[in-house]
Amino acid sequence: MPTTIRDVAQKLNISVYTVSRALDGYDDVADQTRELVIETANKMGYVPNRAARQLRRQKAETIGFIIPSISKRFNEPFFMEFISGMGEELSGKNYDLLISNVNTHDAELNLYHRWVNSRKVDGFILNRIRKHDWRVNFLSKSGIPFVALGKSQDGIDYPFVRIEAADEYLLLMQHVQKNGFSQFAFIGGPTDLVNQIDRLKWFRSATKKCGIEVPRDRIISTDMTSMGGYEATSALLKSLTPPDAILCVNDEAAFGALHAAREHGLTVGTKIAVAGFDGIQDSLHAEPPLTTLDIPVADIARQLAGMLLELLNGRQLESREIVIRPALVTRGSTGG
Amino acid sequence: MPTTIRDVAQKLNISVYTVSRALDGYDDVADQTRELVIETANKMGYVPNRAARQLRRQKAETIGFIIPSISKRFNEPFFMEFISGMGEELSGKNYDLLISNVNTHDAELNLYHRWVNSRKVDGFILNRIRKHDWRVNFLSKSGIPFVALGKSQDGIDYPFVRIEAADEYLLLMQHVQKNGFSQFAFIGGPTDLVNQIDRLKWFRSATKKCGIEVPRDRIISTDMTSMGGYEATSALLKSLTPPDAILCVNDEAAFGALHAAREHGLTVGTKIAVAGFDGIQDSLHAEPPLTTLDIPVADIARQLAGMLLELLNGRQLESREIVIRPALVTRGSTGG
DNA sequence: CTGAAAGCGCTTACAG
DNA sequence: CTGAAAGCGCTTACAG
Repeated sequence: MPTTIRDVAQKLNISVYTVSRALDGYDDVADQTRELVIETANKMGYVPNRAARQLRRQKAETIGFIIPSISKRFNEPFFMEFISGMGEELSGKNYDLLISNVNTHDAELNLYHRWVNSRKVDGFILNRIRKHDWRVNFLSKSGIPFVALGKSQDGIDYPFVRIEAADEYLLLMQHVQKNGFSQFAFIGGPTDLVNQIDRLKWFRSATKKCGIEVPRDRIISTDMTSMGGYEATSALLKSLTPPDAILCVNDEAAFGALHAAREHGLTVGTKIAVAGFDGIQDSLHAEPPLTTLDIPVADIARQLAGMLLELLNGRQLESREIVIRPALVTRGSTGG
Repeated sequence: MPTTIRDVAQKLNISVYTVSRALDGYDDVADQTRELVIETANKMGYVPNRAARQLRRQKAETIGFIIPSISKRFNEPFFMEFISGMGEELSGKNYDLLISNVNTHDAELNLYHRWVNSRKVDGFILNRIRKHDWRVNFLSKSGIPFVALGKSQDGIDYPFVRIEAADEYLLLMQHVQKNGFSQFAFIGGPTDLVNQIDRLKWFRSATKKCGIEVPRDRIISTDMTSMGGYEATSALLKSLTPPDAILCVNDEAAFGALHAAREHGLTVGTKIAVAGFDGIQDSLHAEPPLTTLDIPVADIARQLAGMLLELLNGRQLESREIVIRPALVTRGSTGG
């Protein structure tokens, strides 16, 4: 049996109350007593029972993250970097991170419901926000705090981080154009994803500014996996008027695009340009190294976790909206 | 305030006990009553408070996984697939998965200690086992159940999955040899890692059987990241007698090796062969696609989670040792 | 088959 | 500055 607060109290012949207050650092305990308590507790290996504290305080000191069921094969490095960032921030503040993944929409719904109603977690961090997102609506209705990467259009006010890349997208396109490519295509994600909506918007506005025409069938929706990018690119390259510049909604899709282009015997960077978005680590080791709009994924996750903790502790947020701008990283895949 | 068991009981004018027993499916409640209880509870959105149940039952219904601090940048797809597998199995059984990552050894030690002593989790799943592994010793001493991918040599008995690939490594080497490569090198991981020890052993035994000599300086220890593989390969290729067949301890390191080889102007698959280990998804999209020994990572994680749940429920394990054999997947990186 | 009551290990208003 | 006691929301031996 692990040590309880009573064991510590008995050992020192003082009340449980005093031990509790001393360990929590309140100043209504004599300094001498406090030091003695802390020392003894450490020596005895006492750690408060989480369930008991949680039940009493009505707080779980745990944050939930459910990997969206959209991500079929969710081994995408993006999520790993995201989780890494959240985990770092939370464990530094003695909060835990509860993670789960689900394969179906129903299971996802069910899990949110369970975690909320069983008070397993104090708050949620969301990702891959959709234009209309039931998670946002559900959590808001449940009155449980949450933050997200991306703002849904449900008219619900919540703290979020968003990415603003209109200018950088223009830079990217000018760079690709300057290297001699002109027939652009956009390999996107599911059409109701905020990421997709934003990135396609930036793509379109950049084409307009560059005086580029993009036929409708050069804008494709995929599942944002490398396989999706591969298939979309294969299809594009088989058309009568294939593109020579493929901009992808994320790096994963771009990896698939690189693969498909090579398979068609095209030297990437010379005969065709490919670019991604996110700047995940492996983009550097692609062949050729992938041009991308680099966002600090782990850092964004860290900031989101930080915002949520502020919220949970009832502190005023400095800002309920944080804007991140990506950095254009030009590499071999667009001609260097 | 969320619905409690008392709310349900009051609504039906029956005792809390009956509600509790009915929901847990015991047969000391009349069928009619049980059905009524279940229906009402659902309608009211009742989910048992986890903290209360946990405190009473002295179980957390939560499994812990701490990403080893060895993994500097832990965005490795391997972990994502591993987490995915555990998560699937556990959430199907209504268990939760608590995940954390730490950057230093001290923080890791501290986290294990906290989770054990605060009863945050009922058991652990371990990964990246070392020859002598303090986690194995600590958990065993604490009396908390755990399972692992890999067996440490601490003389402690615990259920585990291990990989056996002596035969497959021989097949790999013969395949590479047949394609005209003969100057082998091995890019490994930290020397006390069980993975590294095993894989190097298989490498050595295969070289012996194939009658291949490998000079000492062709066996390199890295941190198993793509950067590590890149640097090791760059160094090897600059030597006076560069190798023409690089076998890597994992796919990540192999990605770096591919990159380095290309940078040296070597056509991989023709001038030099590269192979990995693990068979992560992206190995297919490497350039050229990577030859690898494919292990079903998510499936192994699922099995480990299943073993741990059996253990926690006091059931006898069918087997305390599960052996997995990888499948040799030959692709372009070794000449097809 | 059902109920009233104890207790899991904490935290915290209320007295002193 | 310290103590005795209540209560968070469950589960479960003990009666009936």
